[in-house]
Amino acid sequence: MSGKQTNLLQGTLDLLILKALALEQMHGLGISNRIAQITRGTFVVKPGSLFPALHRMEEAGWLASSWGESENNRRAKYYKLTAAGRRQFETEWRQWKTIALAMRSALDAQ
Amino acid sequence: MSGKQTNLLQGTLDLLILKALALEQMHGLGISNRIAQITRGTFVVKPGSLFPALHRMEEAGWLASSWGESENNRRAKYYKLTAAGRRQFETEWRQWKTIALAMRSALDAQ
DNA sequence: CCGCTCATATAGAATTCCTATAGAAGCGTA
DNA sequence: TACGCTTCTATAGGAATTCTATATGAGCGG
Repeated sequence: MSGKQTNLLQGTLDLLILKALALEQMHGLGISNRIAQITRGTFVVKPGSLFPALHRMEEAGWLASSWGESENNRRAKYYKLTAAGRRQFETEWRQWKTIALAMRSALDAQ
Repeated sequence: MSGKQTNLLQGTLDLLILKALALEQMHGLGISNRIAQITRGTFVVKPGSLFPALHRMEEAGWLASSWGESENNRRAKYYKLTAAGRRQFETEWRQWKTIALAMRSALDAQ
């Protein structure tokens, strides 16, 4: 085992998905793998969390999907960011920075 | 208005309460004010979020309460950390560091 | 006595995530 | 062809936490 895994904080999954898709368009399981990679194994998103989130985000207009073929010759649904999705990514990133700063300030207090 | 406020991320409220009480024992609204102070106004915890959390945490054995009198001559319930509460604080603090590190790693990825 | 503030409390809803399960389709191999 | 394994998507049901809104009581000031 490489590192410790934790559960997601509610609200961070969207940001991680948006980040993954900002790097490259991908299918669902690809996103999951990418999140594990960029968080160095800290977050492991299982299908039961991932797919509802993808559907929700597509519904919100942040993602667009199309069926294609995976690198393993499987039927796979590819997602990419819409313009609104890129804006959402920037917004959530900014919010995360605000939160992280506030938590740091709080936890350093004495 | 000083800074931007955000909603809490689910899971951060406990840690903020534990931190506030690690600094000093306080009554409910005092905790709320202290959280606003140490997060520089970023998090403003309203009674409907605070009191259920306090009850839940006391139920979990992390807090102990006793009725007293506030600095404004009001009947107030004072909370302090139990030994288990101090352990929980350390645990959640460590978890937060792990999460913040993973998020930073993810958001810096390219 | 009336309104304001302080302090606690709860109901009900909304959101998000987790566990568990399912199914279809390709791949390797015997 | 039959079988198991992996890949990929999907959903149901539940658990946990936070938000909005409302309520109550008691002290304080005019």
